Amino acid sequence: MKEIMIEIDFNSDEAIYMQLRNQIIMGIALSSIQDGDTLPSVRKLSEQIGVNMHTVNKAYTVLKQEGFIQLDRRKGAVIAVSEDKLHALEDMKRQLRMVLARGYCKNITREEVHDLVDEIFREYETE
Amino acid sequence: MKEIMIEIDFNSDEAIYMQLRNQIIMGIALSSIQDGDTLPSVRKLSEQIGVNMHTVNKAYTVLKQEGFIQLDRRKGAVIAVSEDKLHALEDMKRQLRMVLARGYCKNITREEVHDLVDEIFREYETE
DNA sequence: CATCTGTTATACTATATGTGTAACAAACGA
DNA sequence: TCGTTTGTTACACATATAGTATAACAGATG
Repeated sequence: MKEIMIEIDFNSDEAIYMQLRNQIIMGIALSSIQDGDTLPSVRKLSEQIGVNMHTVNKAYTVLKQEGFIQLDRRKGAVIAVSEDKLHALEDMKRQLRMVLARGYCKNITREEVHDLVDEIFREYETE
Repeated sequence: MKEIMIEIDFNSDEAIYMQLRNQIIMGIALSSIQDGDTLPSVRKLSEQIGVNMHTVNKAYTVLKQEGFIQLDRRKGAVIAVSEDKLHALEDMKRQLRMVLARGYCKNITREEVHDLVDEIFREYETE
């Protein structure tokens, strides 16, 4: 049972179940959680971070719907990243289009974006 | 008075004022709206797209806060992109970190991200 | 002076978010 | 077999956000 580091900011404007979803995805990317690992049960995790059971359940449901985990009554929540790469690429392009538009208005160059991408990929790859 | 193309999806899970904000930013990036241009008044635009005045006002207020427009009682809403590039870079990195994490889990490579970035930049530059 | 601007205020509805409690069937462990 | 844990579902309730509706105000415009 790996201890999962979750930090909830209760003053954030971002919904708690969304913070949960994002931090778990970030955990997978940073390899602190790996394929086949199990997440804590909804009741355990809810107790650990001090929120309601339903809030954690909502995060898990979203993660399942987005293809990052599988829910099993026997084993609990298991990391299982589905490889629908085409869909993932479309998703990313849609999100990138908005992020880059904001930056382009502020005169951020193509090269600067590439540098940022490289920096972030190094965070995920060096482990 | 330039006609601004705004398409609101009332079935979207994204808030109307956020769709408005995003499409206006996209309009600036695609050069269909330029620095110094004026946006329609909150009442005009609200009537044009069939939403309440306050909803448009909220979008304009966010755009002002984020440094894309200035609000003037005389001239209305004027496109005026502030050049706080450092802040914009930090913002972009924070957003990219999440977008790329999702992609990295789905085995999207660094090179594929670079290609997407180039594609999108071409959309903004070729005009 | 009539009109348009952003701005502010109040009131109302609907939806989203989060909590609390409870129950269920399937599976597990002893 | 029996108690426990699992995800899952169902209500009920509180709060915050989003959106609408109507109204009024001061500053600027023509």
